[in-house]
Amino acid sequence: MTRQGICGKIGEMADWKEGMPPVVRFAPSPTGYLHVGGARTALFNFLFARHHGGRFILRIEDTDRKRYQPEALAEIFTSLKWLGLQWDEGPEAGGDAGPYFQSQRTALYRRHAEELLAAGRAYRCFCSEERLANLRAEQEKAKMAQGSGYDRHCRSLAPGDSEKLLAAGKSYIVRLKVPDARAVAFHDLIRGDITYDSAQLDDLVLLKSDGFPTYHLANVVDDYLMGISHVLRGDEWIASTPKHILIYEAFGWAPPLFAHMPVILAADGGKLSKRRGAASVLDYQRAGFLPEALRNFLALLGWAPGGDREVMTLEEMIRAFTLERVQAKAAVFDETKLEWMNGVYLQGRSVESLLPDVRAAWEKMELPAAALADEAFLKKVIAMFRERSRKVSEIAASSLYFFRDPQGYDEQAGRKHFKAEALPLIDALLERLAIQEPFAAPALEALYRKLAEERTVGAGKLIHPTRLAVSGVSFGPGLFEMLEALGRETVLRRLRQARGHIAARGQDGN
RNA sequence: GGCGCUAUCGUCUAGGGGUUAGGACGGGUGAUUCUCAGUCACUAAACCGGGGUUCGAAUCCCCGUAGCGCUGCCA
Repeated sequence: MTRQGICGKIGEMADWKEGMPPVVRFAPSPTGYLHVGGARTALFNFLFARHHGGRFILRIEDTDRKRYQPEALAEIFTSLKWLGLQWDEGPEAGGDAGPYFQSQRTALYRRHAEELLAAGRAYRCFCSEERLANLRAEQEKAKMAQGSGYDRHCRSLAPGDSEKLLAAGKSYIVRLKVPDARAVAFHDLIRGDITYDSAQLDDLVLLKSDGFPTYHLANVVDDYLMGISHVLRGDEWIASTPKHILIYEAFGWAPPLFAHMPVILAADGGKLSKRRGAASVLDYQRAGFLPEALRNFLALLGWAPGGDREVMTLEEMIRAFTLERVQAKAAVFDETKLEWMNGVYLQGRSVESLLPDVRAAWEKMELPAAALADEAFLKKVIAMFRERSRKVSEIAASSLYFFRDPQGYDEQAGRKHFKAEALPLIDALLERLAIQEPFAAPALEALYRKLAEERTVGAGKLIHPTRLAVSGVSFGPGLFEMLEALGRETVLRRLRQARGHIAARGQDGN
């Protein structure tokens, strides 16, 4: 099946030679938020470029005017920067190969389409959308074994007829003349050689009737003009690659090297989406994840450095990254493991670095106005909760009782620790805590231990009710550091309140 | 339907003609502690199926099956 005419020698297609600094690009379409799959593709491009000392270009593929969303652009930039994936060339960064928005390069694509037209490698197609829709419907009905797609109706149009229609101002598109049954092969750096029969490919559209190029044309022209050496993209593009090879061939250009990244799946094995597993990078930020954790986790989806290393710095990832170690298999996004990894990074973060994010989370929680005024206090609280949290948002959510009295008591814990027998103990605590000096963790612990001994009860009989009284829940930081941070006044107030709660419950016969 | 890609514990993966098939998350058990988290120790858990090649296959080849992708004037 491989005969003459095959495009280049497999594996030796590109001008790029081993050792040259590669040029790669991430080319998102601004049609919505940046999802984690796209972010992972960007990450791999970034790691690859950095590992080999090459350049990482960001290019915006905004050729679909119907689906264009202006807000998407800012979201893409913000997401990439948040993850620490700064591009060397592209919007905001500049560069010699710009502009980096395809919508600003339309003249370029048109010129190249004209070139193909003049060379007889492409033709104008005047078929209406209705005709094409009918054609598709018929093919669907007939369940054609093969050869589905455009029927090449306009390919055989006499030059004179074509000129006439053009002169008459009839709207048209430009299609590539795909050669008849011929092997079109390329080498995928991750999957090996892949061969398609050109008979499977229809005469794809290069230029749309609105004058904008299709992805296929724009992507090939730009990759060539921007000197892209390696195209690292999602594996949904595998089936389009032979089309791109044919376009390169029509131009007489050497195609770049290709590597198709495996997709990221939701936990149920389906496609990742808003509904199934957030999907948007910024949603993960909002959910309390750290960028370095998400980045590290994403890197391990489809790539493994070998050995047992998992938690790695960006620099370590750059050093270890190679395409040979990228997996061809789709990977499921396991949010539980992400949480674990986030927890690991959270422990490594300084309280100072966490403060802005946690404060922002607290600010959304309707606390008393003055509650967040004391920065030193905020840091103390963060320090107490950091080690028992996995997400930034968890720190904020579980520490609310440091800013306002508990709004009730955990029911199950109440049954266990707020028994009538606790009353005399609380009374004793109230008495001693009122005069305890200093009101500091070690001294407080001594006080509790001593009282427990005097009353011949386990320290837990004192500790658990106190914890529930001051926090409303049965878990949290060490009790004594908590009491110290809360301060005498607050502790006494909450203990009294809990005492009243227990007494009242007792009267109800509970 | 056609074409293509993929297939190791539940999940992410290492390995790759001869291994007790390794690690991580999650699960289970125990220890520690005022709770939770953590930490430590232990533990259950996998080579999709069938043929072939071979002294030997999870590993190489073929077929099947399943999942996914493409089959647009979307990207």
